[in-house]
Amino acid sequence: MRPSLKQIANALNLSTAAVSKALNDYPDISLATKKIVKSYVKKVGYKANNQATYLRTQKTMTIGVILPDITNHFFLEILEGIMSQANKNDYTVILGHSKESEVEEKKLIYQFLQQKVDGILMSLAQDTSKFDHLKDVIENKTILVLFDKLVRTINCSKVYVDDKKGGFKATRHLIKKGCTKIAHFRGDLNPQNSIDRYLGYREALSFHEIKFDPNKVLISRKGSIKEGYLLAKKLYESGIEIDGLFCVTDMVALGAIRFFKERKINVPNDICVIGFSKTMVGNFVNPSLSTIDQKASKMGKMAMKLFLSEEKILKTEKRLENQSLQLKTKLIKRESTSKVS
Amino acid sequence: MRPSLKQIANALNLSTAAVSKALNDYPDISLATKKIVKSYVKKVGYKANNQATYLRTQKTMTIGVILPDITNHFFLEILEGIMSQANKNDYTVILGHSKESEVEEKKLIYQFLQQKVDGILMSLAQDTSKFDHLKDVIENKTILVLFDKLVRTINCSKVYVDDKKGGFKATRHLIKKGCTKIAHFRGDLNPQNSIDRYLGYREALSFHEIKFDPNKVLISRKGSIKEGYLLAKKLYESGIEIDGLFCVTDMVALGAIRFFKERKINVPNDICVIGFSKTMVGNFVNPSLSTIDQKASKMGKMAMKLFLSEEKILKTEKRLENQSLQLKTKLIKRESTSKVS
DNA sequence: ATAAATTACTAAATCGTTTTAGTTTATCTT
DNA sequence: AAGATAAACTAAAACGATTTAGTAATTTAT
Repeated sequence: MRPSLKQIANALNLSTAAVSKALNDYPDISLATKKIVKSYVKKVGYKANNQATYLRTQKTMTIGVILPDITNHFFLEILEGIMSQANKNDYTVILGHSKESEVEEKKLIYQFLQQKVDGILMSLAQDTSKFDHLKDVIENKTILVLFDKLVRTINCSKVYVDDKKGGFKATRHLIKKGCTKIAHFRGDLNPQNSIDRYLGYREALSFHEIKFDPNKVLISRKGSIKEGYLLAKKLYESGIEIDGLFCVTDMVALGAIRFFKERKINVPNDICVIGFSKTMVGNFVNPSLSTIDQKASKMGKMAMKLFLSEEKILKTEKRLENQSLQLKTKLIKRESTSKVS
Repeated sequence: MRPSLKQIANALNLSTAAVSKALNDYPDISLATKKIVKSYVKKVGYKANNQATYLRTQKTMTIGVILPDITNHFFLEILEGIMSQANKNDYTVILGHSKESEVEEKKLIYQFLQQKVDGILMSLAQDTSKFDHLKDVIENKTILVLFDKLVRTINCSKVYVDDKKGGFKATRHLIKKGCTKIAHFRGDLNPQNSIDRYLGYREALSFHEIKFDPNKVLISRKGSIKEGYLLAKKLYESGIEIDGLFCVTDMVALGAIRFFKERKINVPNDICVIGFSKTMVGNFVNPSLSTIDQKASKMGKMAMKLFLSEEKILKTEKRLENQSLQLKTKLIKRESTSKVS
C-alpha cells in the first residue's frame, strides 16, 4: 500500500502541511527541506491521492470523451489524437459511447459531471436535437469542446472540418473525371456537417455550370452500409441515370458500391463513387474507395489543445473563453474514381 | 451547481448523517424520513460526489481498461462489450492505450492505480515480457482481469479464447477444402495466443496425417498488413509451394492476399487463405476473408462480469478470488476459402 | 412505576489532501 | 537592546461524503 502524506510527514518529522507545500513548491519552504522531502517521496513511491486532492482543488485531471460510434474508425483516430495529447499532459481519459443516441449522450454527460471531469470533449449523436445538456455542462463551469458533429449555437470550443469545401472537392473531383450526372447521398438534416457537404456539392455543380437536379439527392439517416445499399437500389430503380456519386460517408459509399457490383454496374467505369471520412475499410475494398480525408488524428489533438488552453484561462481568470478551429480536408484519390476521362 | 449533503440536511432540518443514512437505506432511519429525503433529493437533483464518497468507502466505481491497439476493431468490440456491462452496473470506464508497448502499459497501470480504479481489465501488449506491474495491481488489492492476450502465471481472473481449437478449426477448414500444402504465418513467441493457434495448426495437420513442414511456418512479430505482405513475398520467393495459408491475424492475411493479387495468384483457387479474429475489414475486401470469430463482444462482457463477481467477493470476504473463462471460437466461411474441392 | 430495550436520530471523527492563518525563531533596523 | 521584518515552519479548517459511538424520546417488560 502506498503511504499517505501523513506517514511521510511522520517519517520526516515534519507537518503534513510542510510536506504538501514542499511537493507543490511553495516559496515558504526552504530548499533544503524540499530536497529532503522530494527525494524521500521518490524513494517510497508516494503519489498524491487524486480523489483527496480533488476535494480541495476541485480538479480531477480527468476529461470525459463521448463518441457517437465506437466502431467507426474515424472516431477512433480522433480518440487516439485526444489520448496521446491527454497523456502528455497528465490527464486521464474517461470514455463514453453514445451509440448515436441523444438519450445515452445525456446520461453520459451527467455521469461525467458527477465524476467531476475537468472537461468534456465530444461529438454529437446523430439523434441529438436538443442541447440543454450541453448548456448544463457550461453552467457547471466544465469546459466543453465539440468536435466533428457539432452545433454552432452553443457557446463552447469547437474543432471541425471545412465540410463545405470537402464536399466541393469531392464533387469537383468527380466532375474532373468527366462525370456530369452526379448524385449525392446526403446525411440527415440535423448535424451541420452533412448540410455543409451538401452545400459544397451544390457549389461545385454551379461552379462548373452543371444543373442541380433534386431527384439525384437522397437522404441517409444512419449513414450505414445498409442504407447506402438501399439508396443506390432506390435510385437505380427510379430510372434516374447517373455517372457519379458522392456519398456523405464512406459507409454509405460502400453500401452503394455493393449494390452496383450486384447489378454488374462497373465502378468506376460506369459510375464513379467517392465517400467522405477516410475510414480504414475504404483502402481494402475492391475497388478501393476515393474519399475526403478529415484528418481525424489531428482533430483529436486539436480538440485536446483547445481544452488545455481553455483550462489555462479558466484557472487564471476564472471564466470560460472558447475558441473555434477549422481544419482543412484532403482529397484521397483511389480506384473508385480512377476512370480515365 | 449541485447541492451538497450539508445543504440538503439544512434544508430538511436534519443532520448530514441522517440524510446520508436515509439515502443508503440504513435501518435506523424511519421510513417516513427516508421518503422525505429521497423525494427532496430527487427534486433538487442531488448526486453524491464520487470523489468525496471514495475517501470513506475506498470505492470509485471506476474501472481502467487497457487496450494494446485501439485501431484494431477486435479490441473495440471487446471494449464495447465491457462498456455496456459497465454502464449497466454504474461503473465508469477509464481508457488507456498501450500501443503494444510494455513501457506505456506500465505507465497506464500506475496511473490507474493512482486514480484508485476498482479494477483493471486489460489485454497485454505484444511487447510485455515482465509482469511485475501486474503483480503490483494485485498487491494493491485492485482486481485484475486479463482478456485475450494474457499470461497464465499471474494469479488473476482471465477470459480467453480457445486459440488452439481455433487454430485447429481454421486448419481443418483448409484441409477440408482440399488443401494439402498449408503454410502458417504465426505470431511472435510471446503471447500465449499465437503459440496456441500454432499448436492447433499442428494438431490439425497431424490429425489429418499431413506431414508438418517447418519451412512453411513464418513468424510475424507485429501482426500487420505490411508484414503479411512481406512474409508472403518471402515464402513465394523461397520457391516453397503452397495451396493453403492460415494466418495468425486477419491483418496478416490481408497483407498476404494483397501480395498474391499482385502476382496474379488467385485466392481462393490457387491458394486458400484464412485469418483469425474476424476484423471488420475482412468482410469488405475482395475476396472476403474467411476467419475465426473470437466473439469479441462476448469476451468484453465476460471480462466485466468476472470483475463484478470478484468485486462482490472482495467486498464480503475481503480477499481476491479469481476465475478463468474460456470462450469457444467460430469458423466464418467466406470467399477466400470458397474453393470447390 | 421503574428499569430495560428499542427507535430514530445527532455529534463528531474520519478519509487524504490543500491552504489560511498563525507561531516560533532568527535576522535586521535604528 | 528593543522592536520590526523575514524565514520556515505548524495547527487547524476545509473539501463532501460515511460511519461509529452516543443520546434523547418512546415503548416494552416486569
